[in-house]
Amino acid sequence: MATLPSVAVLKAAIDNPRAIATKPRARQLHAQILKRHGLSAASLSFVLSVYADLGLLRDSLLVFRALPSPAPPAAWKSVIRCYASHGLAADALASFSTMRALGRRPDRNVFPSVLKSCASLMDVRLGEAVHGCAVRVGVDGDLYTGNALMNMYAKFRSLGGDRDSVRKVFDMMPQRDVVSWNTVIAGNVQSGMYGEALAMVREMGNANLRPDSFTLSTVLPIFAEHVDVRKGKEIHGYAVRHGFDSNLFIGSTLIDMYAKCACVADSYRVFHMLPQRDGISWNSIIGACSQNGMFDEGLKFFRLMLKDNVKPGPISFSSIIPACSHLTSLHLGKQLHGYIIRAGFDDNVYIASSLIDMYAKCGKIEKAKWIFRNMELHDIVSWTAIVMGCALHGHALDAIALFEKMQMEGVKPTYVSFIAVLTACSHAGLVDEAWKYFNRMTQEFKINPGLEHYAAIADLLGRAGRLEEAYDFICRMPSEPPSSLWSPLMTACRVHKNVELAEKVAERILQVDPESIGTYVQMSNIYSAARRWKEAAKWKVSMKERGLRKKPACSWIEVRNRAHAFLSGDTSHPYYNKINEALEVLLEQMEKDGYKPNTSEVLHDVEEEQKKQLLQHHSERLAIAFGIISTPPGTEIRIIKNIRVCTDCHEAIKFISKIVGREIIVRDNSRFHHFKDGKCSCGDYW
DNA sequence: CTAGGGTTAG
Repeated sequence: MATLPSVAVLKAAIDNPRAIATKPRARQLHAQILKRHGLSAASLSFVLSVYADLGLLRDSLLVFRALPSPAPPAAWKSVIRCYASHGLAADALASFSTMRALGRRPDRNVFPSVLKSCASLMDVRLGEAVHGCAVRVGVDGDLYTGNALMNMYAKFRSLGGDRDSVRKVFDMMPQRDVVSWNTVIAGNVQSGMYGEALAMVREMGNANLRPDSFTLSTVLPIFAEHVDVRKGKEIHGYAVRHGFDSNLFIGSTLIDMYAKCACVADSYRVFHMLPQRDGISWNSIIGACSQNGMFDEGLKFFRLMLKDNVKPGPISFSSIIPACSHLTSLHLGKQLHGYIIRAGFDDNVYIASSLIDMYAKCGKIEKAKWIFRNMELHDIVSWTAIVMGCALHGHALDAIALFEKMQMEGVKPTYVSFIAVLTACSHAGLVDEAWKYFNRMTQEFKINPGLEHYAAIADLLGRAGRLEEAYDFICRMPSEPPSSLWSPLMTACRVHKNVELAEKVAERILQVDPESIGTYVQMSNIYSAARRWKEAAKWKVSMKERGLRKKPACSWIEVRNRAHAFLSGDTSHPYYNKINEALEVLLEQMEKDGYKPNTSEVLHDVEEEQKKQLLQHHSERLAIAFGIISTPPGTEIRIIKNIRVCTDCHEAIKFISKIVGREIIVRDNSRFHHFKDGKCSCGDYW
């Protein structure tokens, strides 16, 4: 009779991955052993361990079922490990309990995978029971078992379990290795105990253990969160010195850390240094761009990832969709949405929230609402995204109703979600509602109001014409108000024609931001409107003296998947002649309908006829005229403008919408205006 | 037995 290959020989063959670590080789071995030794428990058990080590679940189970019951402990161990490594925690645990029911004594090799399964199911009671079992069997001093125990208790901590269990296990372990330390450190990071975590990194040196790649990638996110590039760079240096900088895990944490510290250039450097990249490296660099407002660059990396044959996963999409929102690229957003649906990622909350935001920002509020309604679970971010979307489109009552419904469904409002409701109130002139929410935020929810909340209230008071109140409110802020808070009030002063307050506001703005071009322009316009030409001229002159030049307003429109941009008074577009013709025809109609150009707010030093021409060539009108002549009748026209639509254009677009019988959607810096049948969704509320 | 990347912000 042929002899069984010695266990040592076979083990050596297995440990050498080039020799055996393939499915066909395992099958070959399986056949050989069966041929020579038949179906003995020992030989089957050995074959099983080979399959299990290769992670071949199906083959492992086939062999296991061929074993006479009760199977030997080694066979149980193999099956349980194989289940656990496939994420089949429930099956792993079921096997473990069957094994014990059949009177098989578990050895130290089973406990790590069993404990891991308890951890992944977050089954505290079972985990503790298994711990007890390990103690009774006398293997709780085993290194791997101890490490698995600490890992499990660290995961349980998020359920509010015993905070000291990890430490207790750690202290009682007869020996510890790097994994032990890394596990405790990771546990501390997960629980937000950053100080503890870093202290332990230093302490492990005393135990003669050097931090390895696991330690570094665990600890780096701390500096990302604390925005501490100096410490992050130290770790980076350590990684380079130890040759860890080509490690993909370290690479992605470094890219992310630098991005969160606003050092995207360093993120780039790390990314380009990587010897190879996986999906996560790509996601990190895409996220780095997105998070720092470099949306075009983010899209560039996304395309490079596809070119590199790396399949984008859910995280890739949730990082890149915001780029479409900010670039208001509906075309691209829709394409990505299509991909998301085909890949089956549309049930992911992160992706759904970013899609809601994207559609809302691209003018498709109904589509945003549709996505929201069709989500199975709403988290705080998706609620906030839809409330903000409604706010942006002036659907204030919807926004408030949703905000209330959110709380009825047990979701607690946050800092950001209060910005969203307050914005909704602000865009609809709901002063009392806004105060109610502002007070509830501070008193009931103990949220410290930030700049954005102050901005919403100040903007609202200004729009409502309660200018003095707004001024006092801003002055009462606990910190020095930045110019971004004063600017909307300046606009409000112009709209509500309060020259004196405008002067005071201008002074405050120029204190913090002497280069504020907008302030000079607005002041000049405000005085013009009040027919105080001298002062108007004075502001213009002092602007010139400072070498400040007004930046032209810009509007753009997507037609057949291409963006067309128009500057005020721009004649360079290839279709300029046609656009101008269309505008003239429109103007004739508009005036017949009763439109009177309101030239009071601008440029007193030009002829009346010329003023009309200038108004008629404001960027949004050029874009709209282009939209009318280049898209099918009846379809909506969507325009994005980089500053607020002027009062006269607002009036004019109402006429245009009626004359051409089309819905015209204009988004300015702060909100959408839907013009239809001669009316605007904002109800002319400024 | 231990490790990396994500959504909302007038």
